[in-house]
Amino acid sequence: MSPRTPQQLELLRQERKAQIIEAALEVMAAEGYAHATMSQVARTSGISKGLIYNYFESKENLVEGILLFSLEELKKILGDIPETGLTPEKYIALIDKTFAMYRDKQVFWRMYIAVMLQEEPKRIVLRMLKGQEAHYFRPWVDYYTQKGHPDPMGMTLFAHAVFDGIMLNHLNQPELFPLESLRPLVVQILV
Amino acid sequence: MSPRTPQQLELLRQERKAQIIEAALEVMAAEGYAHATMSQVARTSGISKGLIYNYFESKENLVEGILLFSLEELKKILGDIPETGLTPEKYIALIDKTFAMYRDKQVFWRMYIAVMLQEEPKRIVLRMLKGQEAHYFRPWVDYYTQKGHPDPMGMTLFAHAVFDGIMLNHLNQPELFPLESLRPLVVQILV
Amino acid sequence: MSPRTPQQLELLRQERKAQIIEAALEVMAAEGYAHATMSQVARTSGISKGLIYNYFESKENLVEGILLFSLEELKKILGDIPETGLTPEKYIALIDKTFAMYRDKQVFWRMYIAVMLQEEPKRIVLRMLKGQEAHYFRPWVDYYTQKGHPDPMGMTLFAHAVFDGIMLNHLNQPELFPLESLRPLVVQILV
Amino acid sequence: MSPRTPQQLELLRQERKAQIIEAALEVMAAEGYAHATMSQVARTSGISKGLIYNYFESKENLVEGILLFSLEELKKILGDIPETGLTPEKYIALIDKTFAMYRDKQVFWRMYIAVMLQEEPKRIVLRMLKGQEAHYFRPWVDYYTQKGHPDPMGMTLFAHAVFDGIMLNHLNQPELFPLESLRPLVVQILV
DNA sequence: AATGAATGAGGATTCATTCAT
DNA sequence: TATGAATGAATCCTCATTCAT
Repeated sequence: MSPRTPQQLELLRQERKAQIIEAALEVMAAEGYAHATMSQVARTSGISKGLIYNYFESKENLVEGILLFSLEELKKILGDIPETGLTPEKYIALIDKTFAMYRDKQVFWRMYIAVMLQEEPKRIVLRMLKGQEAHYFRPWVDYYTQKGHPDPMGMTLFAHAVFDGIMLNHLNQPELFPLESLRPLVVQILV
Repeated sequence: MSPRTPQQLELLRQERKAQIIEAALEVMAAEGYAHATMSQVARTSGISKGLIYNYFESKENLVEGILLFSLEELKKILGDIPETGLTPEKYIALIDKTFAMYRDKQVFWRMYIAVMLQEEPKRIVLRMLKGQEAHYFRPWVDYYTQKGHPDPMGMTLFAHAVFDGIMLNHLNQPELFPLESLRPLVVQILV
Repeated sequence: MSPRTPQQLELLRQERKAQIIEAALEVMAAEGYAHATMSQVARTSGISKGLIYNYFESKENLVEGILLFSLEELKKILGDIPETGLTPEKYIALIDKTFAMYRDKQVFWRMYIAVMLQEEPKRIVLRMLKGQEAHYFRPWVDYYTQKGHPDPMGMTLFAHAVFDGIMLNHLNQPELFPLESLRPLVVQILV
Repeated sequence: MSPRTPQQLELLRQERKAQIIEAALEVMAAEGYAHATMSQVARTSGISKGLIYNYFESKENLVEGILLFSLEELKKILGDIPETGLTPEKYIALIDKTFAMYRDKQVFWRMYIAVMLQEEPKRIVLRMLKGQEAHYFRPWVDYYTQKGHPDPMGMTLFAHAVFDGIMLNHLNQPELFPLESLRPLVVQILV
C-alpha cells in the first residue's frame, strides 16, 4: 500500500495526542502529578509507553502539554469578554460557567494547583502566562472602573482570589463548600 | 556521665522532633512533598536517616507530624477567639497576623496546599480536621449573625475562600498580589 | 511512468544501500556503534526506518554490510600487491596511501576498532576474515623472506602492529601523533 | 550497638568499591562497555544495584572509576623509570611486564580502547591524561637521545604505537599474534 | 517500494525503609 | 540511642523491530 499522506499523519497525531492528554489528565487527577506513572497513563490511554514518548519527550513535557491544552479550554469560557468587555449579565454568566467547571473539571484544577506549587513545572506555566496577566485582567479593571470602584485593580485581584479560594476549598471538601449556596454571595459582592 | 532522667530524655526527644520537622519543612518547601527525599531531610537536619525513623515511622507519618506541628502554630494566631468570640478589632488584627504569616511562612502554606491536593496525605489532614470545622467556624458564624448578615454560614465560607485565594496567589506571584494593597478591601468587605 | 527494468531496479538498490551505509558510517563514527540508533541512521540517510530494514535485516546486519563495503575499499588500496607481490617502491606507496586513509577515513577506522572490541560484531568480522589472513599476509612474508629477514612472519605481524598502533593513536590524539613525522621512521624500519 | 567508627566505614567503603570495580571490569570485558548492564555488575559483584549507585553516581562514572583504578595499576609497571630513567635492561624488563599484562589484563585493555573510542567517556580519560604525556614520554625521549637516534621523539611515538598495535591485535586474535614470538623483534628494533 | 506510527522488552536510576554494628 | 550501608521494587525512558497504510 502507499504510505499515509502528511494530512492523514497530522490528523492521526492530533488524535493520539488528545487521547494521551485525556488519559494523563484522568490519571494525574486521581493520583497527583508526582504519583502518577507513565505506565498508568499508557494503560489508561490504551497507548504503549513508547508511543507516548513519541509525542511528549518526558513526563514533565507531558504536563506542559496538558496545561497548554487546558488553558485553551479555559479561554473558551471567557468567550468574547476579552474583546467586548464585561457587563453584569456576562459577569454572572461567567460565574456560573466557572462554577460549573469547578464541578466538572476537578481533574484539571487539581493538576493546575499541584503544578503551580512545584518549582519546576511552575516555571513552565509562568513562562506560558508571563505578560498575559495585564491583558487578562483588563476586562475586570475596566468593569470596576466603570462601576466607580475606588480601587479597580485591587478589586480585580480580590475577585480572582475569591474564585481561586472557592475552587481550592471545593476541590478538597465539596460537601462543605457547596457552590450553589455561595453563588448569591459571590454575585452580590463581586458583580 | 550520669544517665539522664526521664524528663531530660523526653525533652531531648521533643527537641529532636522539632529539629527534624523544621528540616523537613525546609526541604519540602523547596522541592515539593513528593520530590523531597528522606535523605535530604536527614542531611538538612543533621540527623541520621535511621534516627529519623525512630521518631517518625514513615515519610507519610513525618508529614503528619509537620502538619500537626504547624496547625498548633496556626491555632496560636487565633488566640482566644474560639473562646471569647470575634469583634471587629480582633478580626482586623487577625487579618494582619494572617497576612504576616502568608509572607513569612510560605514554606508551610506551600506544603499545606501540596499536601491537600495529593490523595494520600489528604486523608491524614482530613482525619485531623474532621469534625473540627464546626468548632473552628463558630466564631465567624456568630460574628456575621450578630452583624445581621442574612447568610452567616455562607459569609463564613466566603471569608475563608478569600483568605485561601489570596494565600494561593501570593504564593505564586508575590509581586502581582501585594498583600498591603489588598488589605483595605479585605477589611471593608469581610469585617 | 513506465516500469523500471530489472537492471534499473538493481542499480537503484545498490545506490540506496550505499546511501544507507554512508549515513550509518557517519552516525556510528560520531556516536559509537552501540550508541548509534537506527532512527539516526534513517534521519541522516534520508531513508525511512522501514525501508532500511528492507535492505538490512537488522542493525547487526547493517554493521556487517558496512564492514564488507569498507573491506572492499581497503582492498583497492592494496591494488595488485596480492597478485604481483611487494617491492620497496610499492611498499612506500602503500604506506602513503594507508596514512592518507588514516587521515581521511577516521570514520571507518573508529568503527572498525569499536566493532572489533565488542563480542557480537567481532564474530561477524572474524567470520568474514577467517582463513584469509594467510592469503592476506602472503606478500609481506614473501617480501621479508626475499630481504633475507630471519623471521619473515614475525616481521609481518610487527609491521601490521605498527600500522594499527599508529592508526589507533592518531585517531585519539591526532596532534600528538603527526603522521608525516612518523613516516620516515616507518619507511626506514619496515621497508 | 554503637555505630561504626569513621575508620571502619572508610575501610568498608574501600572494600566495596574495589569489589564493584572488579566485577564491573569482568562484566565489561565480556560484554563491552555499552552492552554491560548495571544489573549484571550487581549480580556479579554480589552487591545490590542500589548500593552501586551509592558508590558511583552513574554508569559512566563507574567507568571513570575503573579507569582511574586501572591507571594506578599501570603506573606500577613503570616502577622507578619516570624518576631514574630507562636503561636497556629496564627496557627489556618493561617489555616483558607489558606483554604479561596484555596476556593477563585483557579485561582492562579492551575497556581502555572501547572507552577511548567513544566520544563521551573519552573526554574523561583525556582529562585524566592531559598534560601528562610530556612527563610520561620523557624517559623514552632521553633514552633514544642517549642512543644517538636522529629523531628521539618520533622513535618514542613509534615505540608506543608498536605496543598499542600489538596489544590491539593480540586482544582480537591471540593465537595469530603470539607475544613470545614477537618479543625478539620488539627488543631488537626498539631497545 | 515507502513511510513513520506503534510496540514492549530492557536498562539506568531513585528512594523509602531496614539492619548490622 | 545512633549511624549510614544495604536492599529492591518501582519508575522513567530508549530503541530495535514490526506493521498498517
